Amino acid sequence: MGTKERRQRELEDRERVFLECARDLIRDEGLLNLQMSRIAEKSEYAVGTLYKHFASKEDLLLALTVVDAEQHVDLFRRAAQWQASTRDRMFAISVADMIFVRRNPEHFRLAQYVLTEVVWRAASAERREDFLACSEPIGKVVVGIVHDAVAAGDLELKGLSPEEICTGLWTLATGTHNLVHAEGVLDDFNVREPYRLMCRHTQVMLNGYGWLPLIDTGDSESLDALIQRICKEVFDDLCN
Amino acid sequence: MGTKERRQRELEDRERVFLECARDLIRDEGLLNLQMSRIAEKSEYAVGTLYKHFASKEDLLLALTVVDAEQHVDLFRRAAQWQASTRDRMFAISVADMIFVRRNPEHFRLAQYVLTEVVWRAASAERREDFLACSEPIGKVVVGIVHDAVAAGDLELKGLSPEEICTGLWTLATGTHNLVHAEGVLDDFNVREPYRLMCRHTQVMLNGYGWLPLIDTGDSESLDALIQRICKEVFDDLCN
DNA sequence: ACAGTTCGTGAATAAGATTCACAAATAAAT
DNA sequence: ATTTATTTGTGAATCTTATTCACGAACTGT
Repeated sequence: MGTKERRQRELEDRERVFLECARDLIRDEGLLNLQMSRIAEKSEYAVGTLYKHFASKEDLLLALTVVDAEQHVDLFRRAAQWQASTRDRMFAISVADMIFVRRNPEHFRLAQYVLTEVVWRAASAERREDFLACSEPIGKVVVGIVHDAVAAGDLELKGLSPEEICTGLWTLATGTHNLVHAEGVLDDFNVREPYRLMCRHTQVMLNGYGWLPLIDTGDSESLDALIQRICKEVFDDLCN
Repeated sequence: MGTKERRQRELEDRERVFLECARDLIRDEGLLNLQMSRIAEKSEYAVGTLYKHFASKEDLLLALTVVDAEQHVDLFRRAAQWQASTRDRMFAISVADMIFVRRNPEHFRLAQYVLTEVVWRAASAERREDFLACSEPIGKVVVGIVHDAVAAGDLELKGLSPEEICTGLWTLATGTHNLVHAEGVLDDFNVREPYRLMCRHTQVMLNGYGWLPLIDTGDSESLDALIQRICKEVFDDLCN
């Protein structure tokens, strides 16, 4: 009797509907104006039903973030599995991030809010674990590349752990996402293409680590060529 | 007739009282549980009076951030004015950040929340300008060091603007603050002293830029010695 | 002492998130 | 097929807080 399974499936479908409606509302009216009652209205369910799925508004927002994170992990996996030098594979992670942002321009705005203490604490413990669990592979994948690099002799750890090396690149990315969403800040600084700049900084950092083969960080044509190549070879279906 | 001036002063004093009470409440009960009525109660004024000073709760939080930011700028200025090589001065900025965090452990948790679209938009336009105005010198000071470095022949821009170079170091700092406040993330990564790690990454990045004199990023004793020296020579009154 | 003005107050209002008693739908038992 | 039990969905009512604003108190200048 598959009736239980069907119920389960219907439940998941409905959850997806709720999340999509929420996403649409955020896109159209802003995170600031998101109301639980409007989500219920738009999805044609009662408010109570919405609360059967999400412990609180914040819980729903975190759930939304989890959906994105799954896609994010997927892009990182592809970058890591690319057949190329360890340095290029690590760089491909930055490109993956850039592509992810292009496809989910609102993600980090949401994530920034959701990872705030206030919101994070207001989500359910279960959902928080979901998030951590689905983000974990991101770290794993990137640390894996560092290990490969050490094994291949492309990189010396110099007293740092692979995780610590990753942290440097990670903060570069996180920081960029932050600044991009901080009103007016980057404009004042005349930064036109923040993610391209992030890529350049990633290369600077990789050089700083002594990650072989070293490149000329001033050669922006090669940089663009490499980005293009990664788009073609790794993310062909995702680049226009 | 200094009566107008006295009023003005009393007003400012009261504002300071409100902000201090708010800070205490946040420290003791968490940002999540901060209530305007509690701030009024604690400061022994009426809620209405509180609203004479702050357009909204978010506005008050931003005001709190502004107070911190003033201190932050001050530390950066001291780092920039230090009589040392351009590279060491730039590195001293990271140390300034580290010291700032030690003295204001809650600042970036608050800032992270406040700079969120939702909260930022809910603060008054005036306060937002205050914030931008008082943060501006931070950028100025750091860009100044880059200019000095170029003038001194310690650094080649290689097609980047001084602002863009600063952005790299800035994202490193911002990203670090973020990760520090993201629950559980750094623990899983086994990062014990995130700000010391940030310093190491700053040095890696400076090497990556080719900022002279290059150093051996693996030599953590020299790193600690330099940090100590900066504490002594620049921030003597602030380091225990 | 008096009229005019500014300031502080906190009860009243408003906006929304969240709950929960009940109704409808479904499943199980006879 | 009918009855009983269980699960699910509902939305009006509740609760929590931020925010307002009509009023009286305090102050200013005459």
